[in-house]
Amino acid sequence: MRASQQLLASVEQELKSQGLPPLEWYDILWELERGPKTGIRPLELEGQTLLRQYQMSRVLKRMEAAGHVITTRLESDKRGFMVQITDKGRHIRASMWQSYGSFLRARFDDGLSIQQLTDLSDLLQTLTTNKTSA
Amino acid sequence: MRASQQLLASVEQELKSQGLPPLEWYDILWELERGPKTGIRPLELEGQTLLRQYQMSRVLKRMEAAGHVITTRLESDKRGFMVQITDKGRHIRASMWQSYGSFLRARFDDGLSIQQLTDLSDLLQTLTTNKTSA
DNA sequence: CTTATATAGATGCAATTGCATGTATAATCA
DNA sequence: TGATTATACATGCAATTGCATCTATATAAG
Repeated sequence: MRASQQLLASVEQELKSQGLPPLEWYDILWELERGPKTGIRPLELEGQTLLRQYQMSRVLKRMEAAGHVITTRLESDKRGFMVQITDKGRHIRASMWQSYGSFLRARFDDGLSIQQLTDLSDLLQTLTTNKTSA
Repeated sequence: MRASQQLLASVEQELKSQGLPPLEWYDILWELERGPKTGIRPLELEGQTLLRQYQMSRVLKRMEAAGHVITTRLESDKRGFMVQITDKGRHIRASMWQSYGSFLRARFDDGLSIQQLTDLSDLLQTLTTNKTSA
């Protein structure tokens, strides 16, 4: 808990100091960038990012206002819409990765060996997949 | 990051469902309980819990209002004060540990062996102590 | 076809947060 | 000693959050 708290805080601070959006935007942009070009629905993004429904609703509105994504009403289901990343969004994600990625490399590559990284990843994987209840 | 996010969310939800305070209170109560009986100053608590100065200021006010801690103005330094845990605070911490602790045991003991727990702890330790900058 | 229920997403409101700054006391310095 | 700077903690304000609920559309049931 301490470790992640520290890491998270450091990354957020780094991003903020560069005038970049918060980390949660990164995950969304990333999912959109690697997902289908037709876009992704908010509901699906929620599952991928661990955000609650109302959190996603609001962050998407902010991201759209910032021009990082565009939304398109669905004909097939008029309750929902598709979210697509814009060129600006792609650009911002790349900028974020400069900070985010180099931070991660500095912390992880310098501190841990490949084997250790694999071990760590496996251990954490075990913790999350082993979800007892909801 | 995912792992800690999931774990944190689960614990918080568990505590909330029991009508217990948020997890950050736990850390503070714990530091107070195992610290000197004369109490601890807010400044020191900040370092121990990774909370910012204004966060600590406010959470302590809430905890005092809830009767979990009491504060005593210092004669030696009239800018500050000592924070001490109350019996009620001790009781609440114990209650929180019932939820928190059994949750941790369920997740960690059931999922990982002693050796794995040690490895995980060491790996995370390496990450945090290896702090490049602030 | 009409009504009941489920689902996708939005939002009002109160509480919490971050940021910047304020207040009071302590320490340093000329 | 009087002025300057640093430290400990508090707080106004705007932004963000969680919770509960709302709206609109879709699906199921009668």
